Amino acid sequence: ENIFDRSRMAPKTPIKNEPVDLSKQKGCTPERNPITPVKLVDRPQPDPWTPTANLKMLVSAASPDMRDREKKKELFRPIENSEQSDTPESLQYDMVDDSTVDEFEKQRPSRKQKSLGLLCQKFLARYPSYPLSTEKTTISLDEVASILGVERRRIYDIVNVLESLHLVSRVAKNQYCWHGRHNLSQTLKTLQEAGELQYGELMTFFQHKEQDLEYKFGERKKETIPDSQDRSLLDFSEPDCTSASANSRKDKSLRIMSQKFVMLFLVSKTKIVTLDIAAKILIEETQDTVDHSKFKTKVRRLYDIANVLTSLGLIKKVHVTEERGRKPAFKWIGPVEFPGKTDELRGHSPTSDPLPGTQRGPCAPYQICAAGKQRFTRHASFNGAQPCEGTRRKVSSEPNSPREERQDEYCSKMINLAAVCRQKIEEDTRNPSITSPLSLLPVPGDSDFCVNPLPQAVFPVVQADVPSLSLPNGISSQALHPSTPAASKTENGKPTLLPNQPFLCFPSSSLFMLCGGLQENNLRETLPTAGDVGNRRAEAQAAVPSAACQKRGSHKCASLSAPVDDEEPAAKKQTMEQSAVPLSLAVPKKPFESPKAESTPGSGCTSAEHLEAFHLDLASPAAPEAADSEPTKPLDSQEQEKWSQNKDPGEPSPGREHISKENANQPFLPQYLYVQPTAGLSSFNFLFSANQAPGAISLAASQLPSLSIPCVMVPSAALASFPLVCSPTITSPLSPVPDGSFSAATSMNFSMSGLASTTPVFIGTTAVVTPKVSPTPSVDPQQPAHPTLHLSPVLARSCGAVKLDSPVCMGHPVTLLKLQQPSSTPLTPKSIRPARHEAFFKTPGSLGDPVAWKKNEGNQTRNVSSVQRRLEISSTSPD
DNA sequence: CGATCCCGCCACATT
DNA sequence: AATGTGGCGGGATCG
Repeated sequence: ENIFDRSRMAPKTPIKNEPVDLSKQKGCTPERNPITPVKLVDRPQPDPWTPTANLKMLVSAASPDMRDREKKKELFRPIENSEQSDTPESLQYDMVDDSTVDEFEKQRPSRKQKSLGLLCQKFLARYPSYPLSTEKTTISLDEVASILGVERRRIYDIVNVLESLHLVSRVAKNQYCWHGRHNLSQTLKTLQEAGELQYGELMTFFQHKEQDLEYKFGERKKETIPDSQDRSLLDFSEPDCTSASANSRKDKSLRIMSQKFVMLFLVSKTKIVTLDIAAKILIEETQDTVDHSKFKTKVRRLYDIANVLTSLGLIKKVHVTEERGRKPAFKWIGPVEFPGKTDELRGHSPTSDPLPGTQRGPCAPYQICAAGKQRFTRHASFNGAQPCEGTRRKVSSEPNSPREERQDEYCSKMINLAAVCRQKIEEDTRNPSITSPLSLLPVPGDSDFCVNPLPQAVFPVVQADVPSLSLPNGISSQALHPSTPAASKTENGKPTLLPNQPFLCFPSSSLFMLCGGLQENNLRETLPTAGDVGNRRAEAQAAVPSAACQKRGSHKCASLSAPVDDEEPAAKKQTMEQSAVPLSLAVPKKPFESPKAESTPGSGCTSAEHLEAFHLDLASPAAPEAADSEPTKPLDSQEQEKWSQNKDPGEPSPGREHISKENANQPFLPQYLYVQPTAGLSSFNFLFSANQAPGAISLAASQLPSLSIPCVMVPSAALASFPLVCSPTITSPLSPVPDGSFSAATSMNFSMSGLASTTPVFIGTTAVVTPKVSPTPSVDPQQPAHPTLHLSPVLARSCGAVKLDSPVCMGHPVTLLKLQQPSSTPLTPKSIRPARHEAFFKTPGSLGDPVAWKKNEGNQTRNVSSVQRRLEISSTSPD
């Protein structure tokens, strides 16, 4: 496109020409581009960066003109358009600013020329990415609008998104302060954490939600949901409690939406988020409804946001190929890891961020975030120091922090997710053709590997021995039924449970696997410094994300050193509760308010607790068996084969390029496996957090089974109502530690297998998968057991991406290719075999649970679930 | 024809 | 009430 523009535009119509350059950048290299200010450069006058003064000067000068121009613009436009290429006239106006530009500036602005993305680039070009702390640059909306020749409205669109990332902050009426990217990493980190929490928990929550749904379904969801969430999450800016609330609800949209959108990326293992999914997730209220119109509007907004993010070089557009076809999606190409805040402000140090969660301290329902933040910092404004001084103060009038709301929010979110899932499911069921995976993180088309349909058979589902686990069942019965009875039926099988196994598997058609957690959790933990230990802890925590949260909240980092211990007890307790747990699920709501669970003080956490319990239950059962169950199914050999092909080949693969890359990436990121519902499985969704396993496992094994559970399988029916969720968080922690380094993910499993719960097993699989993938190109990182890997799959991924960056990460090529050839793509494994399975197991060996393996073996006979397959594959590498 | 998303009306918030 | 903000979605343009 850009190219086009150039050819055309450049020559003729200069107006945009400046932009033109930009456009190029943008188009061509979104990743990096943005920062550098291309645009103005030419201009004689100002420099974009330094020139505050100049700029101002210019602006002031220009603005009037510009303004006129805008006004006139209408007039012009027509003209321009008509003339398009030729009209020099327009130049005049433009000229003002860009003398250089030329004459033709205006000519016809094609739509692209006027695109928000381009506009954003121009906007960004005006300011230094990393302004000196001292100078704060203030941005006058009018001025900028006039300079850029657009209506103010458009500037708002840009600024709102930038504000959500803290690149700017509103100082006053028409004034914004430019902060640049100094805090970006921090912000992202915060968002990631928040995202994990929120979404992660949500995921976990889902159970509760289900319950809630029952009640709320009808009513509440909507009510509560709305704003509060936003704030909590978003408010980043106002550290204080004040929260933006003041801001009025309105802020909800773009800003919040933007943050949420970013969170999805950060939480996503694949780093790819499809628009529709994002839209659905972001539509809080109506879960099910999802009016079309609303959805449509949401998507529109997402495009706006995506344009800005693209200009920032944080995401790029890609297409995900799913069963149905390609879907527009965006891939995160920004930083994935946020080690300390990388950049941070110049001045400030630490800072905390503003994330959303913080405020809620009290309730902190989710929020772990809060906890994390605490650590980092003070509540104060995160940026506090920002260059701009007062800038950030926001309007906040009063904060309302509705904690409760948050909970509600969660609920609402959960609901949404559930709704989304449900819808999809329904759709799928109804329209087989349609079936789309709900998965949040669908596998990117690119990565072929991503999606795989699992044969139902695959999971024989096993429930954990813990009958109690039932949660699903129970829950399902309760909550689910109402909403999704039909699906439920599948459950009929109630899923077969396997004793021991922690999981529930329902035979349903499609499976989705989502991996939520990011390592991020770890990050939070990081505080603790205890590096390793911390990690472990994290892991443990991770295992029980929510729980962890709570815990954290309660005691912060428990003992890093002996985190486990703490946890254990907790775990036990939990377990105790667990018994109830299943029920608890039903109970859920309370959790919110009442932390009854022993520990958690924070009501907010409660949910987590539940989860934990839940997990525990699952876990407790028997790991080993679980393993069997899960792995066992060697479903379709075919699939396996496919996998194998894909994977294995991955390295070898011809597609290597793209495919391999992705695979590689994925492996790293084992976070989620998304399985599309293919034919059979359409009904089910699975979420796995790749990460989880490791840490969780260990813990779990020892005592907290719950933790271990990485995956939850829910019957489609249940899903219908809710999406499955696994707390991703869990995984993450582990990863770091990991020993297993070679693959955190893998490790997870293994360890898990050994001990812990079966669940882990699953997880492991996922993890495994990734590894396997890794083989490919970039992959290496993992295998080697690089620490990085451990840290977080995600990170790893990111790393990979980074490293690979261009190639892999970018993967454009790859992506494209894949897209094109989805079918051909590797996804399908073919040749996988039991042998591998074995191997896989072996890998885990490190973990050492023979048992699990054995089981596997036994299972092998069965079909292996796709998951397993993956595992297998991955596993191969490990050894 | 579906994907994008510009444009600007208009409601709500702030001054 | 004026002006700032920004939700929202029609409908144009792109691919």
